[in-house]
Amino acid sequence: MTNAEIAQVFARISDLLEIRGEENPFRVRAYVRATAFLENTSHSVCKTYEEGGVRALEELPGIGKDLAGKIAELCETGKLTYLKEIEKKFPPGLLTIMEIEGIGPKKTKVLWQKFKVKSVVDLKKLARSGKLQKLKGWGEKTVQNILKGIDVQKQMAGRLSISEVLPLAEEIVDALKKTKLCEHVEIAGSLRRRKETIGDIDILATSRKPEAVMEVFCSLPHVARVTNTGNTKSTVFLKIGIDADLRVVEPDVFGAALQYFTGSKNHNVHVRKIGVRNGITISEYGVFEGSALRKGTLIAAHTEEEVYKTVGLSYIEPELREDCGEVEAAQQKKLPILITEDDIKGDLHCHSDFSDGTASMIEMAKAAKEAGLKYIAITDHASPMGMVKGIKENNIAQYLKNIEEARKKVAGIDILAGAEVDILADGKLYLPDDVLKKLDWVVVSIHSHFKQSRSTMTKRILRALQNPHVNLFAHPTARILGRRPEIECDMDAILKEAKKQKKYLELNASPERLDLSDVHCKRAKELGVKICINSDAHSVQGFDYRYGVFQARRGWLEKKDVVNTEGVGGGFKWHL
DNA sequence: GCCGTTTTCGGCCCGACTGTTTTCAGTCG
Repeated sequence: MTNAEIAQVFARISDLLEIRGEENPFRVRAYVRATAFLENTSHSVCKTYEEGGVRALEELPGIGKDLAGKIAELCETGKLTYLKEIEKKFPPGLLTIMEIEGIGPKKTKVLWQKFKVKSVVDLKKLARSGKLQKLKGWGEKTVQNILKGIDVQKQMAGRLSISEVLPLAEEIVDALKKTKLCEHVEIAGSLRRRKETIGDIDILATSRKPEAVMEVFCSLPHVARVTNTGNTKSTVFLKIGIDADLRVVEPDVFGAALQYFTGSKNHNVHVRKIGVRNGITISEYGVFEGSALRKGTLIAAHTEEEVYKTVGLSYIEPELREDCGEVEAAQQKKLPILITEDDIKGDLHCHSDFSDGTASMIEMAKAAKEAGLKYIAITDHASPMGMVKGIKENNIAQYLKNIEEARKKVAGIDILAGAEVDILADGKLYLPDDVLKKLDWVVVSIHSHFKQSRSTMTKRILRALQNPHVNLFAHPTARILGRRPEIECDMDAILKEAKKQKKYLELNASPERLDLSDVHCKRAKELGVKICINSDAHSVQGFDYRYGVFQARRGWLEKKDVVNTEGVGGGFKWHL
């Protein structure tokens, strides 16, 4: 079982316990914590169990004797008796109504026990019948909100990709800055942490005229409708399909507020706990000496650095704030120095019109040079699939000749002769070894047979990595965000083989892929596998690494962890 | 249910908002 699957089991248990009215809220929290841990861990806990038994599981954070036993059962049998026992007492669709905004466990319990509601459809009928608002504590407004929540759930099923949201959020920030009404305007929330998908935009500002700022914000051209507006907080629904929140705070507490609203929730919880242990209370209004109830003396609020310093932590980059070890690393002064866009010196995966690109090799090389790159590998497709054009056994000579010509015509940038070769269903490569031998740089990737079983897929990829001519495994999980799921494979085994065979894995910076993911990047780093951040450009505008670098930073990658931060022949060798 | 320079018991992050009340429960981030 994968970590994600086990996480789902624990999430179900925590929700059902809450609906049942579990008398000990901390038991529920224990499951929630374990779920969060599992979702953020790349190393398979079933592997941990295989290697070190229940003992090893108990070493994991938030996993004690009981949960270790449950994980062991799930790994062994794929099922959990405990969950089955609980589920017997509830209708199967009940948890879906808890996903509606404004409905938590308590309301779910009432709806189910008093009104026999078992699904969202039942709930909609009941809410319209007028019976609900007669209940004590459930007024007219509550029922209207439930109906609204059901509609929203329908139309807003998806989050948006960061590449759709960030430019828009930056426009909004610029518009607010232009008013000269604000001292600070910053993006906060998951967007500041650069998550790959975004549910809403959080913006934080300081101003002495909050009403005027709110007015500007609510009348921006991006706004579809204003959900609510006040002096400290306004929410608007944007035309793009998500909410944007603007919060205005006093200039003096900007740092504390930015730290608070950037999250993640788990990160903040962890930082506050350290505070509590030292008699310090941290909130969006600042860091106080003394308990929350008595409102002690303010000791920090201006900057995030100050806030972290009060609890003995060095500054933590927003991308790391997921409570995945960054707090401990900050305590030990062992935080990574994260890679930046400026560190990218070359691109080892891009296409020309020899296959499916839109520009010639010469045009691509010129564009890459203008983008500040020192070298590129032209890696046109070599694939048996529909694509008519591309590298074949019988045109490789022409391909190499074209590259040679580009080298002569474009000075000031090194051009490698590469190819992106399909990994066939059985793990063989589309081009034979004696053709691969002629290339400087061989990229392999999966473009077909995405639905193979986990073991078949893993063997297929391992076999490809074992080919001595291969340099890089590109967009390793083959996902397309929001459209195609990840392939199923044993990423740990793949990373270990890559390490053994001295191959690199790609972080494909194209916003629709962002592949590898943050957790896999982190795991690659742990295992000593170097990552290559490539644009996969198909046009002269395509040399963009922004979102790839964000993802790399979320995966704790430093300059030294990334291959193409070095010059040609610098940190790595190829077959020149 | 987890955890320990408060370690085997007794804690467990903190505050705002909403809708409903007249002092607060539920939900959310």
